[in-house]
Amino acid sequence: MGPLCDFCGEQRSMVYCRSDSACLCLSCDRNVHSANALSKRHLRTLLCDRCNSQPAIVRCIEENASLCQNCNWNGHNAPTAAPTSAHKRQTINCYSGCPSAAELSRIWSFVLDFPPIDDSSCEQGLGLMSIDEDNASNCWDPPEKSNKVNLQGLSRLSELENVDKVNILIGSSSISDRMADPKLCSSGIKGLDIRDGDDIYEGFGVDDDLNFDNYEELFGATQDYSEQLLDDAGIDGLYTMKNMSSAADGDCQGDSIAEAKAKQGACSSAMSADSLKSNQGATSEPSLCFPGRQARRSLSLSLSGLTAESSAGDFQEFEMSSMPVTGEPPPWCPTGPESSMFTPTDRNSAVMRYKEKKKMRKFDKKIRYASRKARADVRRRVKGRFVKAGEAYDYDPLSETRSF
DNA sequence: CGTTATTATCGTACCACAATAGGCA
DNA sequence: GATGCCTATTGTGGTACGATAATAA
Repeated sequence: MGPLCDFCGEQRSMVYCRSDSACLCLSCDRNVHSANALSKRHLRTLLCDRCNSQPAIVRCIEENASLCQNCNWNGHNAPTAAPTSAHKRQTINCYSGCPSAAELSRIWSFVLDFPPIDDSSCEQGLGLMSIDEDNASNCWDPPEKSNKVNLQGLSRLSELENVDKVNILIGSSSISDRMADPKLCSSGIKGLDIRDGDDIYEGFGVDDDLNFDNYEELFGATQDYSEQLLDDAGIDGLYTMKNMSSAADGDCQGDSIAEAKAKQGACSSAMSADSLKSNQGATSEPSLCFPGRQARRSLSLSLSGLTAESSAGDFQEFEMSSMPVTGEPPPWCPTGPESSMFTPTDRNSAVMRYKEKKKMRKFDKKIRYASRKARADVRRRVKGRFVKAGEAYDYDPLSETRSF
């Protein structure tokens, strides 16, 4: 039957909501995400058929399975997966709003058995590709729209081999206009609400055939900020990051504040390479054109965002993968028979895998109890604070508009 | 170049209450 | 050991506000 829905615990979960970090059945997905305007904006996608815990990003045609980044890598890109590396794969689209079963069937045509969903609870239909600053990665438009992809997904494109050519989809104004406008620029692509069905391909100033070969022309930047920032910081920064992790773990708690700041400054660039949008909490905004201070601000990632979960495992992997980049092991790396066990091929694959994982890594807030989140989402507030039921309030989460 | 003022950003306290954990009979 | 009841604790999100950093004058 597969994994059960995190919400009802009865039905088989089919979709994954990144915002809620929850696996949901279609019925609960609809109920939960029709609760208010905010939850309607949550981007969801299919659940990985292999690990049943991560959002799927590609559909392997040969295997008839939806796969997350890791499973896709393990199944197709890993050195041991040579026979399957040529498998034809199709990107999987995200959706927001409250799509009907028919609409889901349309965007995920490869999934044949969508159960009927009760449409009564939600009037808003499918809202494809509404750009969400927290969950915009992995989001593609339907195949019939030439695999349009939002900008925040750009850095991940290079990871997807055998995926159809992907085009850039920008909002209702041309890119040059947006880049020229500091206000629009500073706010990145926030506010570009692109809906399926909108006549968004006309008047963009962006040709349908625009592909990633033209990316640098358009933005004056490389496609992969991770790579760039990694290069800018240099591997020294990475080493410092490793050291910082140790300090953060309490081994160097006697460090002065100045030292800590210096370390943080050194490591922030590397750390933030894949977390440009996630380090600023609710006010974070994707910055496509980092103007001066904004760029540096984006680089400063609070170490508090490094959870034990993300740091321990990742750094282990990083420790191994950093060696081939530098050519010599870092001072903290054990120098013995173990450290010379890796062949260049192994090392390169480890580096690749680390980079893939690093790109995927998110520092989002982890929701431990989806039910509590659902309750908090509909709880009434006064100036952000919860108020007793029955008291006057200034914000009704169930209302489309706020009254201040 | 140093100082001051302004602006931007970050981190966190606050709130109510359902969910959860733990203890006890 | 299983069950039910009671109490204490936890976790959830939007906003305000102080602290800090960056920039401008």
